[in-house]
Amino acid sequence: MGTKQQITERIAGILRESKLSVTETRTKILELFMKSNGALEHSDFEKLAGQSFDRVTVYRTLQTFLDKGIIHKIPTTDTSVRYALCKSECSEHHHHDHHIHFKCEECGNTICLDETDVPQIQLPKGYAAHNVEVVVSGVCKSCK
Amino acid sequence: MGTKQQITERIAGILRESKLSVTETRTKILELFMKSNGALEHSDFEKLAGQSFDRVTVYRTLQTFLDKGIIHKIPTTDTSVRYALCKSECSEHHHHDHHIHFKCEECGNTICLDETDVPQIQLPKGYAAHNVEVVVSGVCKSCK
DNA sequence: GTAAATTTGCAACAATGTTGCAAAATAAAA
DNA sequence: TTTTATTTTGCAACATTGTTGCAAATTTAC
Ligand SMILES: [Mn+2]
Ligand SMILES: [Mn+2]
Ligand SMILES: [Zn+2]
Ligand SMILES: [Zn+2]
Repeated sequence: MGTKQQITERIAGILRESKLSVTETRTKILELFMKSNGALEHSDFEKLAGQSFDRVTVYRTLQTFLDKGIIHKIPTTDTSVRYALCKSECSEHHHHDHHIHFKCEECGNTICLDETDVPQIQLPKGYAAHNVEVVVSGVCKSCK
Repeated sequence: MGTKQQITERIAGILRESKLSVTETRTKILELFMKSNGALEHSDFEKLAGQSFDRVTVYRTLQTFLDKGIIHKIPTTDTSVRYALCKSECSEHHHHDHHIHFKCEECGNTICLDETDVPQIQLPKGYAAHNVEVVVSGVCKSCK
């Protein structure tokens, strides 16, 4: 992990690489992602960071991070959207998160299983696949 | 398909099997599912059926259909939720929709690929899988 | 048919998401 | 460092989406 200072430096580096101004809100939000061991949804930021930043700013920050390939979305069957940090291979123009996601029914946590490859899907004739999203639900290691 | 009359009868049958009153709204909503060749989201009902039923009633009807195993949800990365008819094996207590979903980037349609099995996923040690959701996006047969 | 049970529609509200714009913060230039 | 240009933020105002209670209407059971 590193010291608080080192983390802040690393975050600033990520932002600069994406040609984004290094602001307090962006730094805090990235920090939350790094501290969290799972995906975060919009309401988590208000909870985790208290009322320290504006709702609108959070929306805009998440959208910016998505655009720049810093975070990715994880599909859900409720109306929420979950976000998680991308690996470094993602960029403004291409996401390369070829991993699956796991949602624990006990603790509610959603995590990226970076080591687990997305399976090949044999689609019916006539269909072209661009992207495959896999979300497995069940019981996680910690809750077992 | 059958005549309008036959469809209405079939729908009434589905409702009675689930011990639900046969009402106009429920019948219309099931009709929309049957006519549609893809998944529907909440706003579709208001569009497709005009202003013929109340928003609250639609929410409650969809929730009831979910509870009874008449429809299932399909995960998305936006805040919408899509719904599609279950096959007859689903019941109040168990959904058995072991198929994947396809979302076309051209026409926006989401369909159930009933013939395509959900792949086996090899999870890391310690994780127990209860359910696997697969959503493939790309270009569908019609849009190719 | 009537009575009982269920469903609906409305109002009122809560939660979530979007837009425009002036003030503040950050980055670039001098 | 100071000034200027650019970007970001916070707020207000609004739009959309989802929830709850309850009386009226509909459906089912008798
Ligand atoms: Mn991920
Ligand atoms: Mn389906
Ligand atoms: Zn867990
Ligand atoms: Zn298509």
